[in-house]
Amino acid sequence: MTREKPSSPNRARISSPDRPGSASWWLARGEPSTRRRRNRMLSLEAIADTALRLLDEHGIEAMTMRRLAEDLGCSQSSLYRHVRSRDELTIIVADQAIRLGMQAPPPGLDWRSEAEWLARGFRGFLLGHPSVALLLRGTERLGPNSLLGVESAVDRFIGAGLSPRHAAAAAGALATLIIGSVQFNLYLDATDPGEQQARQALYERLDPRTHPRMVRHAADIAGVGSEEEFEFGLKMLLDGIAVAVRGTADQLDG
Amino acid sequence: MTREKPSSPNRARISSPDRPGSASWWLARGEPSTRRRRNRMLSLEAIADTALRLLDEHGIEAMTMRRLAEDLGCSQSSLYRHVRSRDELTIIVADQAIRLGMQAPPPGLDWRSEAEWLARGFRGFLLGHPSVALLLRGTERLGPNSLLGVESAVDRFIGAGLSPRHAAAAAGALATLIIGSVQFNLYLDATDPGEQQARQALYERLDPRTHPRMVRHAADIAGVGSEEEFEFGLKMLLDGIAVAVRGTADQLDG
DNA sequence: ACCTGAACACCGTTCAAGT
DNA sequence: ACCTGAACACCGTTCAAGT
Repeated sequence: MTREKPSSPNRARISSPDRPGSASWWLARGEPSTRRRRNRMLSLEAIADTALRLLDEHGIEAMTMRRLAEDLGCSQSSLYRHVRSRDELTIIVADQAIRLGMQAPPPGLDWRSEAEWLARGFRGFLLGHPSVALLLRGTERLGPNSLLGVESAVDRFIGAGLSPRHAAAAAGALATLIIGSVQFNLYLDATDPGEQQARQALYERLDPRTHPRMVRHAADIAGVGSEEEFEFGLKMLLDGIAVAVRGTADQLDG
Repeated sequence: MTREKPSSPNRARISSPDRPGSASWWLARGEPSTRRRRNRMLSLEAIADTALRLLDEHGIEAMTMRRLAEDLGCSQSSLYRHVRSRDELTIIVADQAIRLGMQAPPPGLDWRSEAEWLARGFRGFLLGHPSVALLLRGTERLGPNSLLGVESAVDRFIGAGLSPRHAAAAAGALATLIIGSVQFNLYLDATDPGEQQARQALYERLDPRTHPRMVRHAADIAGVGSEEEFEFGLKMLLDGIAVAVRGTADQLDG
């Protein structure tokens, strides 16, 4: 039995000191000298790059240790000299992907326009790389590339007038909305007209006594795709942050 | 090769008419007569119940067709008389779980208090059942129990003054925040003091030239746990919706 | 010292062969 | 007609045995 012990219920909540993705794990990874091996050619970077390519070209199902070894021309066991497990690799690949998805916004934008620009940009990247979106599970939040994003978001929100704690919370909530919005709509893109029609039919066939709104507004509600849902959520969230920003300003003025 | 074809890139975006979780799939499932078989004792309900129990007691890794068959006292192949694939079963179990996680709010609350009550209640349920949280991938959004939740949320938001489209978008954004907040923090609960300390150390060791905010506010930012992040995000989102509600009211007044 | 073939203990899914 | 044992084609991970 080398897989995860099925006898530990709710293990997701149990924190072991060096669980991949934890702060101590990222801390330990910090020193490249301890993990870089003077190898012939196989490197963690090469593994991560190949994994990302496999992921993009053939979907998340193709990112297996076997295919990875095959594409890299090494044995499966060799991979374990660079990563402790597939889970670890997943986190490293996710962090890499975040670097690719984050583009610097044009200069001169106010905090709100910049947040919108970054949010739409990252969402667009994930839509173009759906398998990457499936990889993001929160374990990459403390990775170097995520932290670059947090730094910039926190800086902007503090600049707008929020406290450091609120700025961090706002950055987290925004990231949750962006990534969640893509993930929870991956298999349900209502921009497909056939799917949208089927969705409307599904709503219309509901019991009008238990679902009066869905039945009456079936066409309206079926017409709300992931794009509209995301844009509305983004507007609501940023409107709320704007309220908080003004509240801070009022407090300072008062 | 009976698994998913690795040769179809980005297949998550390709919609086939009867992909599990799609509107047409849920539509087809609507008629119980076509799927209920006069079986000796094995039923879809029994399978889903057992799956949910396995999930809760032994984690998501334990929800395999083999263990399911073992616990139900049948062969693996028998399971395929009730579900077409493990994917299908996952969606059905997710829909079941949503029913369990949704509790009716106390009567007499205004739209905002009710939204907060429901959001905190569902988040609390997911925190108590982390493996269930991992199951939610959006494919269950069109299931009967999700639709009950959408009906009630849309009804309240329309009652507050939003258009049906906006109400549907608001419900979706809210669900995204709740589920995403739990999922993206499952492995990173900052309420563990050791983890929080390690997080602060991680921030303090960043390069102050590239991460001035993270270094300066390390303690503050490390102190923001998933609870605070969720509560702030919820407040921002509902503040934003409140702005939209007032905007609608102003329009009607003007 | 470094690498890996082969094995171990699992998967989801199918179907020929049973009753 | 209904059910299933056994097989197929995969997994991630380990380690004794090679060089």
